[in-house]
Amino acid sequence: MLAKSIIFTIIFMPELPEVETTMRGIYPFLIHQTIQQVIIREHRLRWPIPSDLPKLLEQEPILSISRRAKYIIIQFHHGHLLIHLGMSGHLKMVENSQLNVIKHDHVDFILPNHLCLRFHDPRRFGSILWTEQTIENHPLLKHLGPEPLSEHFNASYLYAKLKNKTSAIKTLIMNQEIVVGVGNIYSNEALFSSQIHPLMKGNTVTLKQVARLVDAIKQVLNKAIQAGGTTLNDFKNVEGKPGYFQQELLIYGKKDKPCIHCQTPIQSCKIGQRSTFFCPKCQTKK
DNA sequence: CAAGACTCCTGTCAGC
DNA sequence: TGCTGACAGGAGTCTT
Repeated sequence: MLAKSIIFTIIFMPELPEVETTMRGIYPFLIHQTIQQVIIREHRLRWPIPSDLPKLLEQEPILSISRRAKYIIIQFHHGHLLIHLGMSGHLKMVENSQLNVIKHDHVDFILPNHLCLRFHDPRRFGSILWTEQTIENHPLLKHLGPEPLSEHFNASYLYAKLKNKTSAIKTLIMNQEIVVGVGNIYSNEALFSSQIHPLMKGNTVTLKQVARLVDAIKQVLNKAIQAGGTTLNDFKNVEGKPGYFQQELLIYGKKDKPCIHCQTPIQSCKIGQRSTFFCPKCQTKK
């Protein structure tokens, strides 16, 4: 019963590829549709959901759906809805929305034809915000760095950004003001792939290494988005549970397992309060 | 200013 | 079996 009513859902810890895939997944269901009703069951997300959101959105048509960093942006005539999935949030398309409400289904956006976009977030690190500002000037968006898959994110850009930084390179590539969308898991993977030690200071990484790193970041994200596309197809009319789109993680979570290149046991540590995994032999500090 | 610590929250899992 | 505590993580904010 439950499985049949869920048209589209993805369960993950959202990093950029997962948000992109979610955006593509909900797009055809939302574009040019009019919101019939907004049901808020739980206001307490990272920031409280504005209580006048139903009044603002009901009977309003959706003009566009896009993504900036890990925000999904839904545009209306009079403003934008910003949705961030935090780390446990996801969006699902549901039929017959009055049925099958489960724990942590916090918000429903009811659409025509008994369709419903539903926001589910157990840990409530996500957010749903409304703004009438232009999106570029929104305080949460205006300091964001370039999209990692855009041409603005390249070796010379990143090298310049790192030049005066003494923090660990891993912390820096996770800094959304430097480049958006690189979360903990993909930062581990990208550093492993480019053979850079995560503790290397930003200002000691060479241009050559930066070039490798930029390529690795693009590659790991692209691969995940492609896998996400596949997942998307599989998820039509099904209920599912991919873990990171079943993308093979080579380093993350592999403490004490042999490195795939040199068989040295993978080590772990904390950098900036985040779990970090690296091969002490392949990933150089120089 | 930069860097690092702290904070929000709940599901999961190890240990007793 | 049930309880307790540690842990995971995005990113804004606070402290150093």
